[in-house]
Amino acid sequence: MDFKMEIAKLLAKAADLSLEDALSTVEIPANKGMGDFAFPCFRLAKVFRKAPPMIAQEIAEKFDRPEFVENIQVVGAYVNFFINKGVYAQEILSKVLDQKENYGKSDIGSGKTIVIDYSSPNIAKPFHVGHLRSTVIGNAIYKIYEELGYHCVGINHLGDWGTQFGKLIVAYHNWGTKEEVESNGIQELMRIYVKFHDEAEKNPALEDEARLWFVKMQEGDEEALTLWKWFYDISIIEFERVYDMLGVKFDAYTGESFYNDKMAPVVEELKSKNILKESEGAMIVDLEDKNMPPCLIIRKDGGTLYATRDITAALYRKKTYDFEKCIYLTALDQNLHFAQWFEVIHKMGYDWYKKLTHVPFGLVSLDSGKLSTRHGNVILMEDLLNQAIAETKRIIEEKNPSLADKEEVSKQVGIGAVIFNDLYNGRIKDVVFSWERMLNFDGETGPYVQYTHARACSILKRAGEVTLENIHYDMLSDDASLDICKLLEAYPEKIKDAANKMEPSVVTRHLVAIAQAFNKFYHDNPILSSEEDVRQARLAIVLAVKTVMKEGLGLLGIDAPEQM
RNA sequence: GAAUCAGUAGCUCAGUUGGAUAGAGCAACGGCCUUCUAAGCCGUGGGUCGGGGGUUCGAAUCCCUCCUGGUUCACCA
Repeated sequence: MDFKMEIAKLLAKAADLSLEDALSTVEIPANKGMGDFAFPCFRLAKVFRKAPPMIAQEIAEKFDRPEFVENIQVVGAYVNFFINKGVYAQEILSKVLDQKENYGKSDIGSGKTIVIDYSSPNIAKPFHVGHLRSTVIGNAIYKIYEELGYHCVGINHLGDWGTQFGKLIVAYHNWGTKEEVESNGIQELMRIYVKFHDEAEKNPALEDEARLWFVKMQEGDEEALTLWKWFYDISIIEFERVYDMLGVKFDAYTGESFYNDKMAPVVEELKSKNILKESEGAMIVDLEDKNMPPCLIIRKDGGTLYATRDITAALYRKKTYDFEKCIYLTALDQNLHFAQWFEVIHKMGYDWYKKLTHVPFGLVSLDSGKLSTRHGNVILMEDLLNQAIAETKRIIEEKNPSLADKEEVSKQVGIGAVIFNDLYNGRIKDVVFSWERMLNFDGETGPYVQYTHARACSILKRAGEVTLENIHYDMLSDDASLDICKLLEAYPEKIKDAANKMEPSVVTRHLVAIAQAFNKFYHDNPILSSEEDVRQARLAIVLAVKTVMKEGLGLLGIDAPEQM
């Protein structure tokens, strides 16, 4: 039963309103003392030509009170409804316990495909904290859409093509050795890349040489491509180590190089559709009518650009996946870039340009300034994760030294903390990386939610078999129990909300709210030592909370250990 | 200069399809472990919701305007 809907129906009758109006006006009061649902009557004043409190009074009198509504109070212009707690608890909890891990799932997306482009680091550069956001937000959005029945395609659009590989080849020829690269991997590639930039300042001819090597790559030169493939493979091995730790997977690793041979026809299409024009030696799509700077398609030296590859990739993805939506998770500073090339797709006459969605997030920086691989101002992802794991281990040694699976749990909690931290605030917020915040496991954090889940597991383990028949839900009349039920009821809506907004923090915050309510409940109510019918009813709450929290953490890509 | 995002407690942020006294966490201070995991719970202090106008019965939320900060603005991605 949908309580809000039921109340809205009866209100519509009592106040002679349309169901939509009634439904949109019914609200959940901020304060428990004001009931479980409320109906403000201000808006009806004009229609009824009466003072709102009088209208409230009349509606309350005419309202045909169903059994589940225990009490109705009129406070000023509000009609406040108090729900029978037992009926409410039964309705919500039995639903959760019946559907188990399927609670919150939906089929609204069935038959529809969502393409999500996320993570997308540059080859031959270390994976650092700057790549975390796109990776974990993308992963969470993937899982959230999947929960709603969508078919998702996760694409890692690797930065694996471009002049920087020409630079790397030149650098390798001048200052690199096979042995060093093989033993130190990306670190060594990074070292010679930085060296290249230092040297190029003194000797600009190196830049030309690098561009030449990139042209060779484009033309299929064997030596160039062999080196490129080698750098690529080394990078992927390191990236996958990080992805493994984060528990992130992709359906395709089609990076920029994948589109190398697919761009020419697209450029031809732009030409034939008369939207490509020459300007200052380059080929552009003019966007003055959209109040935007032009979108560069071909450089004056004939090279392709970021936008060229993105347009080509979009066409390819549309053809390959026929997506309902194609989501790009990148930093906010790329806003203009996406706005521009989405518009190019529009100008090409494809109305599915509306299905392209840039989902931006705020800038990550360090307290020592902007992230810069070249200047060494970075925190490597692996270092961060290892620190978080080490800190978790330290805490376990302190608080629960007899824990069985210390290594595994340290990983789950440490990495969970890092992911959770990133998914807790709205995407758009800029973040200044802070070790202190990252390694604080108190309060609204991943470990807090995981800990709450572990507590619930612990009780269930001690309780033995939990029978789900003939539960006396009317035993759950305390505020804490009711709060939990309200949060559990709202959970499926939160997932939809998170999907609509493409904002995992909606789920993250809801899980914290559930954890807070549960911890209060746990503190206030003895469970195992209670009388049989109370015990059983409370165990039902524990089981419901445990189930939802585990599933919810899973949506965020976070493990839920049973002990910690 | 233009575009864009942001501005809510000391700090980090929720709340922004308009609704009742603006909420959390961190930090500070004070309580609670012979009882189901204290990574917890309870309490105290802390606010011109950037400023000013406006719309409205009612504005952190909508409109206008100004201020501050971030980012982007032609051959990097």
